[in-house]
Amino acid sequence: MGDNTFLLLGLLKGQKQHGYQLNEFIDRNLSRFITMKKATAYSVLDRMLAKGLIAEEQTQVGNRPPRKVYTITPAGEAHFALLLRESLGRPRESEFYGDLGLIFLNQIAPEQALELLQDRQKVLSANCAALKRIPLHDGHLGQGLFGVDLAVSRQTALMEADLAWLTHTIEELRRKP
Amino acid sequence: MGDNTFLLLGLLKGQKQHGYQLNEFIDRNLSRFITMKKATAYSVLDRMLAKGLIAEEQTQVGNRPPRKVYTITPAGEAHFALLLRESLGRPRESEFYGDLGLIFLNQIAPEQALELLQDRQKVLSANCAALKRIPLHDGHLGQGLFGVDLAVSRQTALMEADLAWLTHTIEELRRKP
DNA sequence: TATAACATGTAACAAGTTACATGATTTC
DNA sequence: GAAATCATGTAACTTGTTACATGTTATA
Repeated sequence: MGDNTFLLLGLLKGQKQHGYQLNEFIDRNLSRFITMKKATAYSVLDRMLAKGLIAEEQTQVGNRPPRKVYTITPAGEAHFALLLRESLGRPRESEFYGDLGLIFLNQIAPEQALELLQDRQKVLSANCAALKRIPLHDGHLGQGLFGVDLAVSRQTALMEADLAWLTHTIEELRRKP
Repeated sequence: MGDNTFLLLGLLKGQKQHGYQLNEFIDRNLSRFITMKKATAYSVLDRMLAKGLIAEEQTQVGNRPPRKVYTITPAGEAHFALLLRESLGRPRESEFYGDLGLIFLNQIAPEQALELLQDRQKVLSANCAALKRIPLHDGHLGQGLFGVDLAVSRQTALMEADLAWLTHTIEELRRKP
């Protein structure tokens, strides 16, 4: 039970919702950050239901496809509280896999390596600029979107550091073979 | 075919090895960064073999358990080169899932949130210090370990930025409710 | 009347983990 | 003779993706 459970639990804690609604919300507000696919959300909801973290209530309007409206249960609340404490209380294990390319940098000709790192630098600085252009949610917290600003500010800080490191490293590599 | 394939391909590019040997090498030199389990390595090797990225050669010493020695094939070399260019040439998609806790920060009492973030700060700065204590491989590049220093320096930079951001954020949160 | 939006799902596949199983050899 | 090391694997499970299938209702 991982990130997706955490996310859905958090959204359902705000208010009961059906699957499509959750997917739409994520799509509209969080798709820049969250990569969960719609089919995944449905199956994660099934599993959460099986584990008693949420409860299901079928509703139908006219002849439309029925909706399954999910409510967080006390067990779900408890689990969410646990996940929240864990998530806030310590940093994530850092992702080294993204650095495999660096680990194998010596397997490629130095000039080509430099070129690639410069490509990376361009993309990274574009991404960084794009992040900074995201408007703040700040005021309207109806859906609990306030925290997104925090996450964006952290990501921005990390990207800037990455860019600075990369720029410095490229210079170093240019200096000595 | 993802990170583990990339890693094993890179190690096999250096020299042919059997599964146990690869696992030992990762355990001794890369376990701080790489989390792949031994059973995973074996099954990834099987898949790589099936895809023709590596070739297998059985050897046996006395009555010992037989070894399967793997060699990278031309197809494997090509695939490795591709992965390397992709990995170096652009930044990884950033990991927002680690920020889910922040996104839901408003779901917890402010004082408790602050306490948790301070715990996180402690762990993070300890991790950061630990990273800096890792000795450089620098000289002996027999196994292609040179790049590890690069990866460590990047991780250090990122962690420091994370710590700085966290420290700043805690201050901000303390100031205004 | 076409198509976008609504609403849910299944089947097949891919990747990884955990726990267990096997048996030889070296070292204490 | 016990324990560590050598060397490989399997079975069951978890999580997630892709591609496909189904049918309704509002809108242009």
